[in-house]
Amino acid sequence: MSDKHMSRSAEMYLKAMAEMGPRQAATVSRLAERLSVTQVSANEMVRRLDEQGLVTHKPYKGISLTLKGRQAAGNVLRRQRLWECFLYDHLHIEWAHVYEFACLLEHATAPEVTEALAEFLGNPTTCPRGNPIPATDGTFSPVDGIPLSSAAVGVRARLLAVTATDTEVLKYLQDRHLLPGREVILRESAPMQGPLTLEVEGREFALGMNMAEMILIQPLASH
Amino acid sequence: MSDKHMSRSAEMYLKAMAEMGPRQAATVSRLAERLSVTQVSANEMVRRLDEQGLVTHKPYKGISLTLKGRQAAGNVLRRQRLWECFLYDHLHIEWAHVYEFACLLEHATAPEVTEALAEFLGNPTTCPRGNPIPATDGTFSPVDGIPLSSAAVGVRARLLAVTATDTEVLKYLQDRHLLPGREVILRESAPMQGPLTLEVEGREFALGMNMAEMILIQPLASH
DNA sequence: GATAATTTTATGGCTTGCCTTATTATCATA
DNA sequence: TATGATAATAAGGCAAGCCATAAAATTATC
Ligand SMILES: [Mn+2]
Ligand SMILES: [Mn+2]
Ligand SMILES: [Mn+2]
Ligand SMILES: [Mn+2]
Repeated sequence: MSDKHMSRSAEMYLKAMAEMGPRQAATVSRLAERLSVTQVSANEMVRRLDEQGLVTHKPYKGISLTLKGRQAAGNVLRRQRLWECFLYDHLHIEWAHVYEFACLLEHATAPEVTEALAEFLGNPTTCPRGNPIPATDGTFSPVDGIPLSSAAVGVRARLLAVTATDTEVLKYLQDRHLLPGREVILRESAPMQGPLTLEVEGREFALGMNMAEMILIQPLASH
Repeated sequence: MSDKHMSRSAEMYLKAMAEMGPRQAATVSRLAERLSVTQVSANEMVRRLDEQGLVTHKPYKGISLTLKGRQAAGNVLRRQRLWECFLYDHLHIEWAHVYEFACLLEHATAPEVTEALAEFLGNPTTCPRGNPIPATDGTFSPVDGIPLSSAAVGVRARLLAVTATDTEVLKYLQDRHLLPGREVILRESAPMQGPLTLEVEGREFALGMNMAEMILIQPLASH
């Protein structure tokens, strides 16, 4: 029944669904976009995953992970984020590149290696992008923060996590010191979904709404 | 022309050829045997590698790596053996299992990660099985030892390297403490390619000729 | 030199995961 | 409720890597 071993592709589809989170509903088109394949290809894979009992696809309604699929996705995320920690903390790989390199390793990691790696790292709970590292059973709770895109002008906040995965985007954020732990002030919000004006470490700059959606913050009590 | 990225399969074929070393000539059947595929499948891949200029196949004569192929194989071996070091020295994975886990990671390792890993490990020159770690350019020289199978009865020797890769075989050797650095005495050699009788750390046991071929030793001067 | 064993190649077929093009179904909205 | 946009599926194809079966080519052996 369940094939024990899952293909790289299948793992990436499941991980993509988990990464999108419960915030936005997964659809075939969104998956296609995220995985850089055509909608037809994404549709085929979703059908296969549905047949394997990993996702449930209700046409025109959305796709959701089954319990089995959620666990499988959690396991991929665990491997992914543990490798991110290793690459960043021990190999000193540039922050913006860590995701893409870990994204290769995540599919080539035996369970024994995963657990030994977690042990080696001291069982970290978050990756360098601030996202939670699922437990051994694949379970995890989402980051307790709000998207920067939905914050009110004038708010001062702690950056909790970056959900972006694209290296170019990460590089952009890295260059502007928009990293977990930093303090961010939202100075201005242009109308019509226009860019935000942020202040980070004394520097001001504009950030588009699409990127702001991929940054989770914790507003700080204004003293 | 050259596809920049090489498939896992192609990498495994090239690595297998490099691992067999110059000692025994590579043939389609030997590759098939080693990679657990049919001779037809091995033949097809050899043809593809030949077309790509990575190997030269002279039917009935043998297969050899081109310069390009030797470098590619050396790069795979470098990644493989660096991961072996990491898994063994830092994650404390059981010696016999290190190869198989590293064999997964070797195909999912970006060049930047490889070099950062080498740095992290202190640029080791041998893997836990005693085999040399190729340089960044993929070059390396074979272990300077003789197969235990060709040693004379009575010889006392230092075990230099184990070229075996099969987990079951490695487990067998591990259980008998036939590990790099250990001292081995060849007590007896049965006729007709029969088993050797060895002494390692005071214990005596028999070892088949096939396994003895995969153990490289350095005879010690008898005092 | 004939015969047996080994090695190689020819054929046809399978699965996965992509693709393009075209069609159908549903949703949103006027 | 018609209409245009969006989402989904149908149909046909391709490349990589496997497979089994069968035929040839070469080498080894008597
Ligand atoms: Mn960490
Ligand atoms: Mn990945
Ligand atoms: Mn080492
Ligand atoms: Mn491998």
